Amino acid sequence: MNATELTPPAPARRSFREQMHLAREDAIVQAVNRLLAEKGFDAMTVDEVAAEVGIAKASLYRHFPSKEDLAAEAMVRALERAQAFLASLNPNATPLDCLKATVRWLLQVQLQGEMPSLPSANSTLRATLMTHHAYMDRLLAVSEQLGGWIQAAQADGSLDASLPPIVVLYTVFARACDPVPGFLRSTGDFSDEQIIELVLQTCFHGLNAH
Amino acid sequence: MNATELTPPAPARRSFREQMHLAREDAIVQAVNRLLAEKGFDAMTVDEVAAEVGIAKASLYRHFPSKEDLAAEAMVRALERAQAFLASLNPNATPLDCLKATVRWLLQVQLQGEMPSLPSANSTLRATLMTHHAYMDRLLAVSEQLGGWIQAAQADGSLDASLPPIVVLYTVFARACDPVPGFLRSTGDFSDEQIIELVLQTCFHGLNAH
DNA sequence: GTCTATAAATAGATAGAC
DNA sequence: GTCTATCTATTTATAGAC
Repeated sequence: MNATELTPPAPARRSFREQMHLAREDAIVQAVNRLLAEKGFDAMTVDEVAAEVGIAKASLYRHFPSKEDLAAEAMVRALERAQAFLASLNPNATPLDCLKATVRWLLQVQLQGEMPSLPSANSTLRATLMTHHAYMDRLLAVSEQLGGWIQAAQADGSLDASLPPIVVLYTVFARACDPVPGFLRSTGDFSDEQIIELVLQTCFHGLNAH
Repeated sequence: MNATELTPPAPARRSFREQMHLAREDAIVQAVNRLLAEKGFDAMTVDEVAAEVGIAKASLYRHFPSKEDLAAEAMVRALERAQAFLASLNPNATPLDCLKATVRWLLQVQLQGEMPSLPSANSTLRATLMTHHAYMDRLLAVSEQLGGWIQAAQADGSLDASLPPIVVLYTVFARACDPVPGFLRSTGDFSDEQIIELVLQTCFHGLNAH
């Protein structure tokens, strides 16, 4: 959400064809996002994506060169959603509150089945991601925003200052693929709101009595 | 580790053929265990398993009826290792210390690349597991052992008593597939021992200052 | 740009000789 | 029981007509 995006250059009206093209790509990425959240990269097939969008597989490959790029684009959108959320936070909130709000948001999106998750093992996928500039840029931006809050929260004494900031950052990120919310939901004993509060509690306060 | 296993019935000497059979099955399960830890169920192929064991794929299918059963057997062995570890703990240790030791052990095994992990999504795999009695029995036994410590630790005031025990149980289990240790290792900034202590810290004390 | 049709490779699983 | 060879289905990806 910067000035450039809010005030596009003069001849901004996109042609009808361009709009259709973007709308279709958006539908594709949404389908990929949902399938990545539901079954993960390895179990997701390109046929499923095409079927869900309602187009032929060959048409899909006109938009994206490979399954890996499809996943990368879904991650870019997810990071953009994250960036939009981070930007929407009250600038006067404490750094700790911003971090808690971020974790709460990650858990919400995950429970809604809209958090794409990629295997950290797959090497060809990692290669695609590492060279995908749009992805790397947004990942860096999100990391730096969170990193700033982490350091500020450690400085103001609200966050454990003995933890290396990178440990805190990864612990926050990991809530996006935490299996605990899903397990708790499958027991049927908790509402989504309760699950989120419980996981938030264990994340920031730990299991110990205090 | 019960008396039945320690004192087998009289004609206990297994035939040479039986021993070879068991040794081969053990080699198979070990290979599956390693591959499940390395790349997960979906990315693991039966061809890879056969190649790693050094036998033909058809021979492998003489031992196990399907890829799902292969994974289930690997999980059984992993649970047996867990049971053996739990049984080895000092009976005089506090419940909280037992839980911490368990988490430490889970992280160690995971960092050694010996913790098989299965997708919670795959439905055919879940069906196989749910009807696999050896698996379900051991899972229940481990859960009950940990559940006992959790309730005791909450009773003696060392564990947060406001958390439902199931939340604590799942939070402990989840350390077996926590991506944070792997991420921290990939930075190259920490030894495995440091990683384990840091994750233990965040697990039991949380991110907050205290 | 979208489609149908099809490659090319790989997956899980089995047949049948030894 | 192990092997080679093969089956059948599925997967990623492309060719080529419209």
